[in-house]
Amino acid sequence: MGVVTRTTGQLRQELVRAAATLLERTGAVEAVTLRAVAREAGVSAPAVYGHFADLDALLDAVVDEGFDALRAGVLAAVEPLPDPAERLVAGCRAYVAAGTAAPARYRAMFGPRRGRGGEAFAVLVDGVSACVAAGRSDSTDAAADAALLWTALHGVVTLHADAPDRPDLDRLVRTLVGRLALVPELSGGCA
Amino acid sequence: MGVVTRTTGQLRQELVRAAATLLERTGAVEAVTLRAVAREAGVSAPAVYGHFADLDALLDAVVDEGFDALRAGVLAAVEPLPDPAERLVAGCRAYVAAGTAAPARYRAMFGPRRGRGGEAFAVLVDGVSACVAAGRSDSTDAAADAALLWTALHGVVTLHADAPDRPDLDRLVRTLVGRLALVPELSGGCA
DNA sequence: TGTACATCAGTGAACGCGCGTTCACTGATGTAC
DNA sequence: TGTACATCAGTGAACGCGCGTTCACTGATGTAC
Repeated sequence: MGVVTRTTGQLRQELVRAAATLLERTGAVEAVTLRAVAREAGVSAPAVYGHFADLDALLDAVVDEGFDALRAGVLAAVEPLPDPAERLVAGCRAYVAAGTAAPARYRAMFGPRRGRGGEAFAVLVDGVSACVAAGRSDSTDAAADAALLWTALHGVVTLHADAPDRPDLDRLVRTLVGRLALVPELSGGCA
Repeated sequence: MGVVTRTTGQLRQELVRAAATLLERTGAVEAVTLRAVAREAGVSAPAVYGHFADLDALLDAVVDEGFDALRAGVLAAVEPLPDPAERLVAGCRAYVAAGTAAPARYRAMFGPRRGRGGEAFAVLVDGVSACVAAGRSDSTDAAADAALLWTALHGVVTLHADAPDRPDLDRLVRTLVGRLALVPELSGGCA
């Protein structure tokens, strides 16, 4: 139509949201089409080209927004907590929560089409290091143990996100943090 | 042509192999098309219907073959070893090896389109239980700790399979087994 | 051994469809006088 | 205030393409006599 009033940049944002919706609905980034996104946004297909070079650029925007949401979620969860061990657990839980909230987007973020995964890892290393500095973790290699933990968290999201029998993820994450970041008080026993 | 001699069932097997090849080449099950599989197998598209009801059935066969390979790989790695802790580590390494050998197929096996994932888990529970029985693991809940371990192994495969900087997975797996299945001798220190 | 025939796996042409992308266009908005 | 005009975001028609699936066919293989 061209009859609907829209402030500048509004359609762009709406297209990203539509693409994210479709991504979750189809479950795979490869199944999202430009025409379907336009349809979902209530706009003609060529209208997309006013805001994105092509479908790939639009999907990149979706992925990038995913990283923003992940970062924001973790920071918000960690921010009010003073205790480093609590911060680490809360951050990991937020990571998993962000991932499972949009599993297909998460997969697109960390699948073959890589993104800004390094950010998340750096935050995690800091979290483990803080625990070590406070004498709450027995880790002697914060980076290595953070890598273990990240790997396990990734497993939690990708294995349990679409599972019907979603187990108690908070408990799961707590134990993983305890055993992989070597925080005895969380490990649930360690002889 | 129809001029090439082929023993019964040979094309079927060739189609599954072609589909698996294309699956790894494209990286996602959604990007594999029936026509492309037929092309890869050197056969016309309708020839597929002689062996599979549709593309979905063909892809199911690929996934099923993946589960067979996974099972066989783990059993072969475990079979010659008597020590339960060694068996557990070797089995987990074989699991990761099978996954990273065909990452896209692995993703298809454990993605939204679920398969026979329970098998793998059952084998893992047995492995942990055997360690507990032999006094090699401190686990008080073999099923729960096997779940932790499986989740982490899944993370290893899906996070590191396509990564360019593939770290030392054998070492990684060893540590994960030690810390998650609570096998002290493998944990690399646990205060 | 030679001939007629049934079987059946695979072919090639054709169909309708949704895709990404292009193009000239339209019509609402904001500015200049 | 009213009129003419430039701007520009979005439209609808059209393109060529690869897709899944159907259909009547072909030609090699194996059997019966």
